[in-house]
Order: sequence, then C-alpha cells, then structure tokens
Amino acid sequence: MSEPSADLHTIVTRRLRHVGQRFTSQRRSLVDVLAAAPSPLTLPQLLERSSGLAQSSAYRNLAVLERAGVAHRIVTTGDHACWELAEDLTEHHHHLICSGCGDVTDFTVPSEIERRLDTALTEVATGADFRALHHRLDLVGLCTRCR
Amino acid sequence: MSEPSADLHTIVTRRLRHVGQRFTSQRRSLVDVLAAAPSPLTLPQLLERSSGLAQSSAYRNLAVLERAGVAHRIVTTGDHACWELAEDLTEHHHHLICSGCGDVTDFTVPSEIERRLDTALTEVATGADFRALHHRLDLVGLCTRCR
DNA sequence: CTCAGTGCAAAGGATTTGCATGCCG
DNA sequence: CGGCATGCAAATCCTTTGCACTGAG
Repeated sequence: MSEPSADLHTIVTRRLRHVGQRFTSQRRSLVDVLAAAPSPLTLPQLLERSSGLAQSSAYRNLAVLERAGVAHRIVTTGDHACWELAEDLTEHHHHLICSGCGDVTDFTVPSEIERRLDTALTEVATGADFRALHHRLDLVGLCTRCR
Repeated sequence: MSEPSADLHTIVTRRLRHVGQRFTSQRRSLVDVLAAAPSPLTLPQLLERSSGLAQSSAYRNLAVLERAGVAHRIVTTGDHACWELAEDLTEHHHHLICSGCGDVTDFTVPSEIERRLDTALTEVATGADFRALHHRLDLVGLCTRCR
C-alpha cells in the first residue's frame, strides 16, 4: 500500500493543483519528512527536520497540505498538534498514544476486525444521519518509558 | 448502567476525597451539568449552564475532577476542549465528531464487536509493550447541518 | 483561625495573521 | 509583470497562573 517516492510527489502535486496551490520546495520538504517518519510529528519536530523553515510557513504549508488532502492533523493531549501524511497515502493504521509523554506510535489491527468495525460504524453513521468520512481508533496508555 | 444521582454524588465525593479535595457546590454543579448533558460540553457551554461560575474556576475545577477520575477532557479539532463524565460513571461509548462544526455526539457499537475489538487491542498493546488504559474510537464526518 | 476554594486580571503559549519582500510561472 | 509563497513580528485566543479575598470546618 505504500507509495514509491516518485508517485507520492506526483499525487501530491496533483492534489495541490486541485486546490490551486503549487508544490513548492518547502512543501516538498514537509511531505518528505512526514513520509520518512515512522510516526506523526509535532511542529517542533518538523522544524528540526526541515532546515531553514520558518514556523509560520510551516503552519501555513501544513494547512495547505491538509486542505489538499495530503497531510492530516492529529490533536493530542500534549501541547502541540501532530501531523502525518493522509491515510490514503500511507496505509490505514491507528495510534498508540502515551498519556504520560504524549508520544504517538502507529499500529494496525487485523483486517478482519477492521472490516467488521467498518461495517458496524457504517450502520451507526447511517442510523444517525451522519456522513462518515473516516474513523479514528486510538489506544491510550503508557509507553515503556512512562510506565 | 447509568447511575442514580445520589449514588453519583457519593462516588464523586469519595473520589475527590481520595485526591484530597472537597465536593464543593461549584463542583457539584459541574458534575450535574455534565451528567445531564447527552454529549460532551465545551467550556463556554458549561459556563452557560452553570450560573455564576468564573471561567478560571471552571478550568480549575475540571482539572481537579479530571485528576480525581470523575471528568474526562476530550481534545477536538475545534477551538475548545470538551468535557464529559469519566467513562466508568456512564457507559462505554464513542463519539461522532463533525469536522464541519466540531460538534460531538455519543454513540455505541454492538457489544460483540466491542469485545472483539478489545481482544485485538489487548494483543496489540501486549506486543508493543504498551500498558493500555483505554481505547478511543471516533467516527469523523459531517453532521446533518454541515453536510 | 486556617486553608482550600474562588474571582479577577494578567500571563503563557501554540497557532494565526498582517505586511513587505522574493520568486515562480 | 502578477500573484502566490515566505519570513518576521505582532496579534489571537484558549488556558493557566498570581494574588487577595471569602467561606466552610
């Protein structure tokens, strides 16, 4: 399910163009950093990994990438929000969220359970007259360090 | 599964005492408002429903209630955080989150699926050397108004 | 009398925005 | 050239904190 880097850039370019935006070098850098990370990154982490990127530009570009459906913002208990690539650019996964340090790690569940869950959620959404876009399943607890 | 009001107060009193805090009238008001609401409430909503409560006191008391395991803070995409009673004081449920207006509504899934999910999550947690405290399953989409 | 609890106002801090400048198309 | 993109600094706005006061025990 993971995309080769060249295709990723192609897709991102297309999606950005779709909302009338360019794929600038800063945005390319953000996308690459997100794609390389094994887990969502906070803004400070993104800045560390993208040299010479102004904080405000990072926020602005992340907002653009989110509007284009390329990046996704995760709200956590911690001080900063986290960012990751949109799910359809990676693979469907969930998050282990440490309530001690706010750290976020990815994980997946067996596809059979995922399917059943989807079915159930679709029914719920239908019953509630709610247009479901996606679901979010997080496991909250304590990581090894914070235990 | 819902608690009669008297028992709720008893439980809350005990939990507050356990962390060395009193069950004051403001805290009682917050708990009652949360118990009466069908969904999590933002701070402005809580203030509306609790006359004569200072904003700072609300935040402080919610923090105390959270530390006592009575209330639970939900981080949303919206501007404000939301608050609800702790899950073991209500019943296990999930949230429909509208990405348009940030509104949050409760829902439940069939217990069989919930059980299977729990099993799967326990395995994941064990494998990741993660001490799971609880899970969070949200359905993100658009409510009727924002559709 | 003591000390947690409270209100008010000010501080904090992540995120957003205004504005002048730079650069791609 | 025209307009989007960027950096810097200032503004926003939710949330937290300092401080003096009040009230329960």
